[in-house]
Amino acid sequence: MPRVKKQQRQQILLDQVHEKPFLTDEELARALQVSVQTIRLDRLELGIPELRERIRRMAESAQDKLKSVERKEEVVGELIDLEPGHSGISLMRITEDMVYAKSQIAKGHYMFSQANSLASAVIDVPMAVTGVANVKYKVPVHMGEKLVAKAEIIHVRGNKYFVWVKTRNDREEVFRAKFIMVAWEAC
Amino acid sequence: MPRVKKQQRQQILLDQVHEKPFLTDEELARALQVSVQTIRLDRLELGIPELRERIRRMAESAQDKLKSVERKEEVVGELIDLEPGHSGISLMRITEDMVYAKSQIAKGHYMFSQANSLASAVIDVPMAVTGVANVKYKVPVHMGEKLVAKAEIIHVRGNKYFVWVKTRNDREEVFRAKFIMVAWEAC
DNA sequence: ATAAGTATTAGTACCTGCTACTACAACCAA
DNA sequence: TTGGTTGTAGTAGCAGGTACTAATACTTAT
Repeated sequence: MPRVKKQQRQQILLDQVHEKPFLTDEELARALQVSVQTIRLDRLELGIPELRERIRRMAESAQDKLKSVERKEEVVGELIDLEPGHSGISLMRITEDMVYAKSQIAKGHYMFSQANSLASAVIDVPMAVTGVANVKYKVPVHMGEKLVAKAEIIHVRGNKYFVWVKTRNDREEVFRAKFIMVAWEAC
Repeated sequence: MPRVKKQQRQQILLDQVHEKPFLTDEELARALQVSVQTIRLDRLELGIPELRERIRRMAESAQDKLKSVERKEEVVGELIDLEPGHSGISLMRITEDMVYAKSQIAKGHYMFSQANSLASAVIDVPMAVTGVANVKYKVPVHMGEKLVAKAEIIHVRGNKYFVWVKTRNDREEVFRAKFIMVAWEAC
């Protein structure tokens, strides 16, 4: 890499640090063919923190994000009322990562996931799998909306449970689903 | 916190470091009411690296995990063939975090999500939302299985696209879905 | 009770990756 | 030529350690 003007160098520095945050000043100095002091001055001007600080911040923010992801994986939505074997209510807020970037409309499978995991929660058996789902999306759901899903078992035949789930935002019904859940014997 | 025996102290140390990895030796020493040297000896015995090393490892692993999560969020499954406006094939491997811990059977909404995002990929429009879904789970899917979903547009009426998705593992059909996707005008 | 062994504390030299500062040289532009 | 920008060099000091030596306190076995 040849030596370049200050402005250009600082731009490269920004890029480098953004791409590989684990580089020390010494390594950066070698990469940009300048002295360590120059790198330090550049960092000072650009407000780039030192290596350890960069790593610390990454670790912190990444930890937070991971935690929220883990929470999300478990049960989709928050169970706020449950009468096992009868009915249940779950609440879910549409966050940024659930919508299409362009349209800000929620991806369909989040509503499905909320309804499906609620359905498997209300039927009062140790294990169950989904057999059939009949789903209707009535109106598009946008970022920031709070969805309340209500599930009700309407019929049981043998090991099959017929569950209806209706999901509303604060104004209207946005989604409805009919599931047939199959209770599963431990092998 | 009162002083305790070595064994117990080391157990507490492990817990503390696990819970709050950002504690320095000095802070740990204060918390456990022993000298900094004792903490260092304990860390040595237990193979706990120093603060900076702990943070570095967190940052690294968290970054990797976040990347894989992000990849997962985008499109569920891997698009391996796509004829826009006509058909498409997607592949998904069932991993540990997709199954119920007890039964090792995949949660239904992963198959749904794969099918749904494939369906929205095959219809060749800038934006689309799911209108109706009709889903049948034929056999339970277990951890480690590779699922191949094939989608086909069978009918178009106005801005409504009728898409069938059939999903197989290496032996049989495990899932099938019929979607009505609605093309969405930019507002 | 006393010796042997374990657990703990104290202190020193050294390391990395810096910050903060001073001093000075090189360049380029008016 | 003069002056401002730009780049280098070097020093002192810091955090959070490692690695090591030495000394003290506490237990336990005999």
